[in-house]
Amino acid sequence: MRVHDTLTGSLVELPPVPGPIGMYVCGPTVYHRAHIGNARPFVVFSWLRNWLRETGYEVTFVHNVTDVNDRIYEAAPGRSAELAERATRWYFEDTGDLGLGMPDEMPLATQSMPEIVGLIEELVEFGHAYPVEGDVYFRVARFAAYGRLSGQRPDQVEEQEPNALKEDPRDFALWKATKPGEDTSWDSPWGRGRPGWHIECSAMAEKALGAEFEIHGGGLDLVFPHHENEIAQSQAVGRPFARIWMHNGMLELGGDEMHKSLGNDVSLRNVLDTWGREATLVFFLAGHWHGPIDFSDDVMTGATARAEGFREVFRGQSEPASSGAWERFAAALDDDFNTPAALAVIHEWRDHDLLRRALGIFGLDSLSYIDEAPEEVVALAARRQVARADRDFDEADRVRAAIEAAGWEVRDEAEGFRLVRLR
RNA sequence: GGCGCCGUGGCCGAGAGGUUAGGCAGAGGCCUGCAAAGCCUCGUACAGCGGUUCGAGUCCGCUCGGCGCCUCCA
Repeated sequence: MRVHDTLTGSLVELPPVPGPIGMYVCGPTVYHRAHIGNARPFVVFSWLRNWLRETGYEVTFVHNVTDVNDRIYEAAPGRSAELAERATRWYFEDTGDLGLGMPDEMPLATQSMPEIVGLIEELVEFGHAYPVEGDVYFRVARFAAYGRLSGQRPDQVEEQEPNALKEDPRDFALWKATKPGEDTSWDSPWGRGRPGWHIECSAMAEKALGAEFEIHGGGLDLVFPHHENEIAQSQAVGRPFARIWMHNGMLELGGDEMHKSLGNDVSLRNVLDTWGREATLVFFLAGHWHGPIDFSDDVMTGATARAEGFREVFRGQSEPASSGAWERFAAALDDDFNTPAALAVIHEWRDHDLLRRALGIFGLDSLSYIDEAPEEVVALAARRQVARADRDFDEADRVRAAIEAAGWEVRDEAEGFRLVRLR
């Protein structure tokens, strides 16, 4: 299998089965309820984990939560801990409702302080970082490979707000002295404070996966500075860190109207409540993980119809797939995890077992569950059969309307009828 | 100003030098008491302009457009 790697800008081959493959995927900074875009990395990398396991890899999927950060302090002055805890719970709930299971580990920054402080100490010790008035900054100039991931040249990076404490405007904070109004802080050799934005990931990734691991993932917006800085922090003190960098594309919202309402309308919670988890997953499946995707009502309507199309296959007779069917499906996924191409392959399938297995990788085996109509609806359908036999079609149509009012569609078949739940 | 992702038919979306992607929507047909489902048929599209080539969505250059990042966003 090969995947697109940001570092080299090309497709790189994964090690042979069974790996092992350590996969660290940046999770949310918890200061609000996740929106549908935040769900993309969770979905993409959960699926990737499933597929890698399906093909025989030993995978450890680590997905962190950054629960201490400037944004959280700003969003809830004096009560950041409370907000972080609540938003973390939301994230667990909302991503949990996607039905893709949990990552193997979901470390919290606030519970990784010894590792964070230890890593900073090491950076200071080797001259890659310097403490100033309770802050500690990373010395960018000392790390020669800085900018390799993002293609940023240090001298071209936009001028920063002047910060008298920094030796160089490009330096970034590893540790920040606690400020008035901040309700959380931890002890450190530099005094009470809390970690800067990037260091927590370097520390948590190493704690969970070791100094070297296979895949680091996250949104494309994290390439710079977040991931660039993670590499600098870890490699400056000799950790090889991640071999492959996978960045999922951004989710875009069509029309300006949606832009304005960026908020509850497009919260993952709301999307799940409005469209259901299956359509939401099909929506993500229909776009290549690496490219941008547009979120809109039209697209979700299409995804709903597509999900229903699969359900329809399971209502029919299973027919054996042609030889090589699974191989074609696997080939699509093995080539940069091309889910739209894989989706096209399985659309041709009428083989229930094979289709269920393929959909299962994406958490969509539920599409194979056929709903059974309640007794009273079955009774109505039976009554309609009698009316039809008597050629009383007015009555038959009336009963059908009643069945539809109850949320079911009746289909006449060669012998008898079939009831299909309306969605 | 710099760095990066992307631009395919009504819509979504694969493909990366030469033979049908696929889905959704739509039209016609078969079937049906009427339907639904299913099946059959129907769309020559690759932002624009140059160039390379026997041949270009596919390679090169430029332009236009969307999106992301530039040290508090997945």
